[in-house]
Amino acid sequence: MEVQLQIKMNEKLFLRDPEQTELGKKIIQHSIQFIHKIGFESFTFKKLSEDIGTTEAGIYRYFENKHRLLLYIVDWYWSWQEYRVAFYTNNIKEPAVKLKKVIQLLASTVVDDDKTLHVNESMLHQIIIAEGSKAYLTKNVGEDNKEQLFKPYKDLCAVIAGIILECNPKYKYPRSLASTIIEMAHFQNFFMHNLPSLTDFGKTKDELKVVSFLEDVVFSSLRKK
Amino acid sequence: MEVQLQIKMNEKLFLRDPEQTELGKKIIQHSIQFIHKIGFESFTFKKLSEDIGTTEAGIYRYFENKHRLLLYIVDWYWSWQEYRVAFYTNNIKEPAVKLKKVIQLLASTVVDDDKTLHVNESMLHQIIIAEGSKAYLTKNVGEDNKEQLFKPYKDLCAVIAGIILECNPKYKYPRSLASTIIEMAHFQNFFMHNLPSLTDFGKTKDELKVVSFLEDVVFSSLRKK
DNA sequence: TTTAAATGATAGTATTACTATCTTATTGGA
DNA sequence: TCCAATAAGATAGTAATACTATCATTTAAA
Repeated sequence: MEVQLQIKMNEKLFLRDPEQTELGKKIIQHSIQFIHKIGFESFTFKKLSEDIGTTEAGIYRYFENKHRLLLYIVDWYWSWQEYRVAFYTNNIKEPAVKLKKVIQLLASTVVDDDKTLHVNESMLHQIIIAEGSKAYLTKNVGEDNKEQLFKPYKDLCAVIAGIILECNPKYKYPRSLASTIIEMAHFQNFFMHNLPSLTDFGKTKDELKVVSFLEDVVFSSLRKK
Repeated sequence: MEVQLQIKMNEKLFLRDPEQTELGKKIIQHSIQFIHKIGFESFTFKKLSEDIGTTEAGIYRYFENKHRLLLYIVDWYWSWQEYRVAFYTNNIKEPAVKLKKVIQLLASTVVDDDKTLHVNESMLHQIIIAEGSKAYLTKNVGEDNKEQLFKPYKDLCAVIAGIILECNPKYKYPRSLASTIIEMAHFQNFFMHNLPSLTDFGKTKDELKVVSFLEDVVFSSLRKK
């Protein structure tokens, strides 16, 4: 069986839908590689166009500016993670087991599953760790939020908050705990690799320890008192 | 009694010490106001120089580029927070009470205490919430870290990890929990104001609830099992 | 087969992120 | 007090960035 995953993106993210054309797909593919390589600050449409073999104007026909392109990539990532959460927690009865699965999905390195051929999921995961927060840490959050540009993140957060409440219906902070899991799954990974003394995993650099830490925090909080 | 707080900054942060001159102090003061107003992305040395009434070249004599200036401001903030932690937890015997104080210091809005006249601490607090992570979320983290540019953050994290261990010497993740407290004290505040559905405090926008959430997470984790 | 849509090629502009140089204040020490 | 640093001001210049505009050419749908 050959399944192809298609994620429907918010149309406000782009000027021309990159999924619909070869050039569009190339833009996404090469952006991910290029941002991963040089970082979002150094990344420009000029450099990207040279990398792809098109022109700057060509890229501008798809995306207003590089921040919108980042938002596109980030949104794609969170939609994809929500899909993964739905897929891998499906049919699990025990909410605590579901929640463990969620933590594992968010905090461990992704193995590229080839369901979406033009996206390298593992590289994408690393980009989101390092650049993801820049999507919302801007003076434009309010406006962007009105255009629903953070919906995939918020949806994922809501799904996780739901599982948290299944574990303990009386827990008072399901959404904040959910966003804490999401953010820390990424930040602890970033710290572990780049500022190791901010974590307890600097020696081994073992992602499974981030998972253990998060499980410990989460299930201590959810234990009925 | 009049006390003036002076923080010794890493000399690699600047080309000329801004604490030593009027212009230098103006640069810091106006940077904080200006970044707060227009955001770090739109902030340029040109605009800053016009705001101050000096020239672009004048700013470049103090700071290599705007990222170094951000690092200067961020480092100052974390050093100042470490000082506050030391000051306000001094003489507290009970480690749990100390830790509560720490959470409160990090997660509540700062009241400008006028100990440092050229820094508006409340505005600074808000800048660090929105822009602080950008100090390390760069391709240059490794290099910057070698130059000790994240020392104040790491020192504060170590202090908090120490208090965590006082609360429960067997706790396995003191550093990760400390960096989680620090990051979430800021992120939950940012989310509450800008992406409220990622938190449980969107309705009231009450910072004390962030404090309660963090206390709940932290003390659940530290309870001996 | 025609025609609209997408792409390529090229040019141009305002702003950013610097570096360089020269002159004028200021200040602190012999 | 005067000399010599040192800091600041004024101005100029450059390469890169972040776009917008135009026109020709290719491609694909009706």
